[in-house]
Amino acid sequence: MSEISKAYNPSEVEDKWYAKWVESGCFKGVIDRSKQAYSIVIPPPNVTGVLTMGHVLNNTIQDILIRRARQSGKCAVWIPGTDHAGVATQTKVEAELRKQGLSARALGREKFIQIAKKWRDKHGGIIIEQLKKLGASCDWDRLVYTLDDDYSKAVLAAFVKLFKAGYIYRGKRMVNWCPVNLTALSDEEVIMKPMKSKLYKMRYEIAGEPGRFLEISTTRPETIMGDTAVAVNPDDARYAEFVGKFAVRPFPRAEIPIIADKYVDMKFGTGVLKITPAHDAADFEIGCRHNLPVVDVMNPDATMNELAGEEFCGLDRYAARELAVKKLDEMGLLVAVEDYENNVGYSERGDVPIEPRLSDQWFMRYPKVSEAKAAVESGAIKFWPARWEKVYAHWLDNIRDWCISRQIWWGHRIPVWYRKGVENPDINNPEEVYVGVEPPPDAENWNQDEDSLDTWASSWIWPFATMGWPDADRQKELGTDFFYPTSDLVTGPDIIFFWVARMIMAGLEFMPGQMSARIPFKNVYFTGIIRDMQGRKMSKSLGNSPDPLEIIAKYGADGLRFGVMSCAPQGQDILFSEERVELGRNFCNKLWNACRFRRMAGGGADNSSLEKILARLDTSKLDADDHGILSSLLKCAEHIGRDYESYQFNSITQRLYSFFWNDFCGWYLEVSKARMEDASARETVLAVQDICLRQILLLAHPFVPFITEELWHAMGYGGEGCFIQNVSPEFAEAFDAAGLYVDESAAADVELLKDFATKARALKAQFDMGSRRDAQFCLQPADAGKAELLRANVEKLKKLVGASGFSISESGLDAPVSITSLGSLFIDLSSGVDAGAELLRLQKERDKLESAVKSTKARLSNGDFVSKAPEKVVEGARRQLEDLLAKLAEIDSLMGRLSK
RNA sequence: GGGCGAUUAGCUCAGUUGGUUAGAGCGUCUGUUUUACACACAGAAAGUCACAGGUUCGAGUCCUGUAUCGCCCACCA
Repeated sequence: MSEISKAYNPSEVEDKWYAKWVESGCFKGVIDRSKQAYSIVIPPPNVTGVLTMGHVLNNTIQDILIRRARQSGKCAVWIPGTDHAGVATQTKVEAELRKQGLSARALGREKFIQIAKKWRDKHGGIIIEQLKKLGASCDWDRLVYTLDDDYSKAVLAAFVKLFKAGYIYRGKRMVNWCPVNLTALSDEEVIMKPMKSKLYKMRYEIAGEPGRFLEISTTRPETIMGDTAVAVNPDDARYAEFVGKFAVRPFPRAEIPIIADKYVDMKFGTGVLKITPAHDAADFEIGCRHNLPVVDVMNPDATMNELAGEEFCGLDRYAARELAVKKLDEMGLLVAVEDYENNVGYSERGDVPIEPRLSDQWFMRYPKVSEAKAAVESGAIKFWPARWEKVYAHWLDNIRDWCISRQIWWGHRIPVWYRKGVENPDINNPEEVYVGVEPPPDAENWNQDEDSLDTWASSWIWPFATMGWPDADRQKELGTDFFYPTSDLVTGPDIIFFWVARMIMAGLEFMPGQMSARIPFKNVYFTGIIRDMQGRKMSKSLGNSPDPLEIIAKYGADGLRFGVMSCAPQGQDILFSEERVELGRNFCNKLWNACRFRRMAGGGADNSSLEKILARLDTSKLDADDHGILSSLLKCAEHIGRDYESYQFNSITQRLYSFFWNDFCGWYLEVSKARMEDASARETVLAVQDICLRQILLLAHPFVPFITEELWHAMGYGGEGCFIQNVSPEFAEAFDAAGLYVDESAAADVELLKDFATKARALKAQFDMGSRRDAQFCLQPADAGKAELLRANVEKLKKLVGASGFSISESGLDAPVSITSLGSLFIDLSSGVDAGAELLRLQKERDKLESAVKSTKARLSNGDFVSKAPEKVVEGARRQLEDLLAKLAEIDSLMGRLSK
C-alpha cells in the first residue's frame, strides 16, 4: 500500500508507456479487412519547426480521434510527416549564411542545397520527438517527408499530368513579387495590412496647352517614371475634351496619352488615374486593353533601375518616393499631400510590401473546381463547424489561376527542360521543351527550368501521396484502397485555401472512381487559434507563447492535453492559460488517488475483464447509490458517444470531469466508505467501484492516454499484454448479459439524499459546527416514504454530514431548520438559538420561495399556457407549485414557532 | 465595400430541438490534517444573459435592428 505515492508523477510513467507502445507496434496501421478502416493524415509541420501550442491542440485532437477509433475496434492509422516549407526554410538558411558573410546566390544552386540539407538534418525531426512526448500515436514507420524520393516523384507526376492535360502553362503575368525573398508568391501568400500612408495630389500638364493641367491622386509617386498613360472614365463629362490628347509626365519628361477606361471611378479623388502598367495589376489590364507600353522601372529587389532615370537609379522604392515628391514640389506640380489609410499587400515571409511585378511564371488553372464545390455542398465532405463551407464556396467561386513557380532552390525543381541553343522555346513542341518526371535521356542537351514549385503544390497531394501514389505497388502495400479516403482531417481555418481546398481538388483530379472514393477526407474539423489571455495570437516576437515541453515537464502531457481540450470549444479561438493545465493535472491526480483508494481497500478481486467484475456483484445487495452511480455512468458514456459524433471535445472533458469528480468521487466513494465496513455489502460495493473506475479509464483514455494506461495495468483491468487503447469502452451490453438492470427510481432517490446532505452540512456550517463530527439532527419527514429513505441511509449520512445521529419526529424541534427534499431538518443546538437571526435567514429563503410561487402561479392561471403548452410541461408546473407551496407552508409554520 | 464570428458571475467559458428559481472551472470569502487526494474536502458570496424592438402561453435560446470587439474576403488610385 505505502508504495503507491500520494501524488501522481507523470514523467516516468509517460516515457515508460510511450516506449512500450512503440515497441509493441500498437500504433501501426496494419491492414485488417475484417475491420472498418479509420485514417488520418497529419497536417505536416515544418521539418525544422518546434512544437507550438497550436500543434498541441491540433495533434491532441487527432490523437483523441485515432485512439477512440482503436478502442472502437476500427483498423486505424495516423500517417505522420513533415513539410520542407520552401520559402520559409530557404529564408532561414539564407539568413544563417548572411551571418557568415556568405550569399546563397553566390554559392550557387548545388552548394546551397547541400548546406540547406545539412541545416535540415541538424534542426529537422525535433518536432517529431516532441509529438511523441505529447503522446501522439502515429504510425512512425510511415513517416513521410515532402522531399523524400518517392514523395518528390509524386509531386512531379502531378505536375506532369496536369501539364499534359493543359492545366499548367507558363506566361508573363503580373504576380505578387517579394523584393526580400526575390520570388513570386501566390495571392494567398499576400497579407493585406491597413497602413497609414499619404495620398499625393499632383498635376500633369496637357501637352501643347501650357497652363492647363489634370489633377491626379496617387499613393505611389515613385512609379511616375513608369506611367504610360493617364485615364479618365468615358462617361466623365469633366474630362471628355481631354481624351485623345496627351499629358506631360514630369520625369523622365514624356508625353503620354489621355485615355478613357470604364475602370476609372469618377467619384474617387479627382477622377483621373495615372496608368503604370508595369507596377499595378489593374493598370496592367488597362494597359493591355489600350496597347500601352510597359515600362518597368524597378529591379527585382525593388530598387529603381536605369529606366527610372539617372537621379532615381539605384534608390530604394521608398527613397525614390521621397525624391519624387520633392521633385514634384520643386516643379510646382504637387498640389496637396493628405493622410490616407489604405490596404497594402505584405509578403507573408519577407514581411515587406509586395511589389506587383511582371514576370515569367508557371501558372495552374485549377482542376475540378466545380466538383470540389459540389463535394462539400453535397455533404460528401463535411466541415466542422459548418460555417466554413461558405468561406470555401466563396473562394472557389472567385478562384484565379495559381502561380506555382518560386524563384527559390529549396523545393521540387520544376520538371521542365529546354533544349540548349533554342531561343524562345515553344512549350508545346517536344523537340524544344521536355516535360517529365525523369530528366530527358540526353540530359546534356537540355537546361532544366531554374524555378521550384510552391510548397503547397507539393502538399496538396498529401492524403494520397503518403499512401504511395502514383506507384501501384506502393499503393497496394500501404493500403490506399483500404485507408483512402481518409476519415477526418484536423487543421486550422487559416489554411483552408492554401491546403484544404487544394487537397480536395487534387484528390478529385488524381484519384479514380466515384466522387465519394476520390475525395481526400470525409470530415474536416477546423480548430480555433490559440491565443493568450489578452486574446493576442501567440507569437515568438510577443514572447507570449509558452513552450509546450516546459508545460509537459511541469504538469505532464496528460494534464496539458486535458487542459487544452477543456478550453477548446468547437471552432472558437482559445484563450489559453496555464491554469487550464492545472485543471488537467488535478484531474489526473484525482484519477490516481481514486484508484489508490480502491487499491488500499485490497480484496484480491479478479479485475481482468468486465465480465469477471460483474460476476462479483450480488445484485440483491445493490442499493440506491449503486443504481445512482451506474445510471450516471451509463448516461455519461452515452453523452460522450454523441459528443464524439459532433466533435464536441470540450463537452467530453466536462462530462468526464463532472461524472468522475462529482458523482463518483464526491458522492459514491464517500457513501461507499460506510458500506465497505459492512461485510455483507463490501464485495458488491468494491465491484461497483471497479466497474466505474474501469469505464472511466476507458472513456478518459483518448484524452489522457498515459495515466489511464498506467492505472489500467495497476488496477489489473488489462489482461497480460493488453493495452487499454485496444479495449472497447462499451459496457451496456455486458450489463444486460450479467442481468444487471439499473433502477432509475432508486437512482432518483440519490438526488434527494444529496440535497438532504448538502442542507444538513450547510446548517452545521451556519452554526459554526462545520468541523464538528457530533451534530445531532432531527427530521420532520415530508411523508412516510421519506422517513424510510432516511432510515435506510442513516449510516452513510452520518459519515457524510459528520453527524452523530438523525432522529425522526413528527412534531419537529424549536431549533434552526432547513427545508430539505426529505422534509424539515432541525439541527439540535445545546445552547440557545438566536431567534432573531434565524427568522431573518428564514425570511430570506421565504422571499425566494414566494417569488417562485408567484411566477409559477401566474403561468398556471394563464389560460393560454394551460391550453397551449404541452401536457408534460403543464403537469410539471403543477407539481412544482405543489412542492413550493408545501415548502412555503413549512417555513411559515417554523417562523410562527420561532416568533412566539 | 461584402461575409463570418463573439458579447452569459471578477476571469475563462457551458447552456444540444424555446419550457421549473440560468450552470461549471478558476479566482474571492469562511471553515477543515473527516481512515484516496490541500493538485483535497465542506460551506458562502457573486449574473438586468451587450442594447432596443418583435414573434410566442413562455425567449439566454427564434426574428429584425443597433453597439462594441475580432477574423476572413475584395484591383478605388
